[in-house]
Amino acid sequence: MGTDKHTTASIYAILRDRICLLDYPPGTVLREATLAKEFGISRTPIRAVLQRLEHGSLVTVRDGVGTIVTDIDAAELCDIYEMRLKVAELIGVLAPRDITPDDEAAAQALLERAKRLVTHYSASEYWQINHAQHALIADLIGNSVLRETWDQLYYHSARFWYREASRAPDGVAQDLVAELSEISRALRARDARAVGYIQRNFIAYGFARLKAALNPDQPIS
Amino acid sequence: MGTDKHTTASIYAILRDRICLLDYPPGTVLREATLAKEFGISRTPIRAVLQRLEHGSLVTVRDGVGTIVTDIDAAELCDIYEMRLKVAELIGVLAPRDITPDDEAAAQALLERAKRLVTHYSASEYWQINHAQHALIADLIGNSVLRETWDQLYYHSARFWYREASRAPDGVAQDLVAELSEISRALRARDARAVGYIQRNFIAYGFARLKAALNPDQPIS
DNA sequence: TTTCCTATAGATGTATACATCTATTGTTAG
DNA sequence: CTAACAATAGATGTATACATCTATAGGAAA
Repeated sequence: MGTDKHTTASIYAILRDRICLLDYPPGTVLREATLAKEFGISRTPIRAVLQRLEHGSLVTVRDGVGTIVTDIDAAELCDIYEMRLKVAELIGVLAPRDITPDDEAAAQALLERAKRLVTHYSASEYWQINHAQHALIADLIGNSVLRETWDQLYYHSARFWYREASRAPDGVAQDLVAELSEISRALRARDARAVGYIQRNFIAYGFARLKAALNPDQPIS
Repeated sequence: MGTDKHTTASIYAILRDRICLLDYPPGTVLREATLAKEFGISRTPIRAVLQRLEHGSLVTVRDGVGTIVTDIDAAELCDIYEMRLKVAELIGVLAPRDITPDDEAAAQALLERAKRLVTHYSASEYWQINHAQHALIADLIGNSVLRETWDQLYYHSARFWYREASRAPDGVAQDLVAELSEISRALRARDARAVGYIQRNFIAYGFARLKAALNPDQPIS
C-alpha cells in the first residue's frame, strides 16, 4: 500500500482531509521525513505541500521543531464564522452561474443520503455529505475570486465544527436533512440567492452552537 | 550589491512589488536560477517564494518552461473588482479596531504627500502613497480573516490599476487627494464604517475607468 | 535538592546533482 | 517548398547531503 503514484495535488488533498477530519488533531506534529517515507517520495515535494497548507492556516512550520497542526482560539473562530456569514450572502449576488437540472439532481441525491444518515449515523458519511454539499454550492459561484475565498474559509473552519459535532452529534443529521431540503427547494426554484442565504442561516446556527459550547452559560458542575 | 542578507519574506515582498509595479509585466518569464543568482542563494528558497506568489495568483509555474507573471482577462478583472467592492463594505462592519489619533495623523501625512503629488507627479511616489494608504486601512480591520482577504485582493489587482493609471495619469493624483481627504474626515469622526464605504466608492470609480478602457464605447477608428 | 549550563539527537532550512519535461531548431521525407 | 519528426538546450521537478536551529536530557556547581 502507499506505492501508488501520488501527485502533490493529491497529497495536499489527503493531508488537508486528515486535518479536517481530525485524524491529525490540533497540536499534532507532522514530520517531513515521516510523510516522505509514507508516500514514497523525498522531502522536497512534501515541503511544498506543507507550505501550501501553511498558507491556508491549517499548519505552522517551525524551524527545528516540525510542522504543527494549528489550533484556534475563540476570537479567531469568531472571525472566521463572521466572515463566512457575510461571504455566504454574496454567493447568489455575485454573478452566479445558471442552475441546471443536474444541480437539482445532485442535491436530491445528497438529501436522500442525509435522510438515511438520520437512522444510521456515521461520522464518515456525515462528512462526505457535508463536503459534497460544499462542493455543490461552491460550483454555483460564478465569480472565481469569491469561490476561492469561500473554499478557503470552509476548509479553515471545517474541523472545528467537526470537533463540536463529534462531541455532541445529537441533531446534526436532522439539521443536514433540513439544510439540504431547503437547498433542493431553492435549486428547483432556480434561486441562487436563496441558496446563499440558506447557507448563511445554517452557518449561523452552527456558529451559535459553537459559541454556546465555548461559553457554557449553564455550567452546572 | 545584492550581497545583503535576504530572508524568504523579504524576497517575497521584493518580487511581489516588482510584479505590482510592472517591473515584471504580465507575461514576463522568471527563471529560478537567475533569481537565485541575483539574491545570492540557491534555487530552493526561491522556489518557496515563487510557490507563494503562485498561491496569490501573481504567477504561474510551468514545468519545463518557467515562472510566468500572470495576465488577466476582462472577466477575471471584473470578478476581482466586484469582490473588492463587497469586501470593502465589510471593513467597518466586522469588528474594526478603535481608531486612534495616530491613525488620524498618518492619514493627514499621506494627504499632504498626495497634495504635493498633484503639482509634482511621480509614479513611484504615487504608488508609495497608495500602498501606505492600503496598509493604513488594512490595519484598522479587526477581523484577521477579513484583513487577509482584503490584502490578497489588493495585491491581486494592484498592477492592473497601475497599468491603466500609467496609460492615462490624468487626475489620479487629484483623485488620491480627494480619497485621502475623505478618509481623514472619517478618521476624525472615528467612523470606521465610513472608511470602508469611501474605499468602496473609490474602488468603484477606478473600476468604471478600467471598464471604459476595456470596452471603448467610442472607437472612432 | 535545585538550578544552570552544556552536549546531543533530531527537526527544518539550504545547496546541489540529477531526472524529467518543454519549446525550438535543424533535418529529412514528401 | 512544406510538413513532420527527431535531436537538443534549458527550464522546472526531485532526491539527497549538509548546515542550522530547537528542545531536551544529563551533569556539575551552588
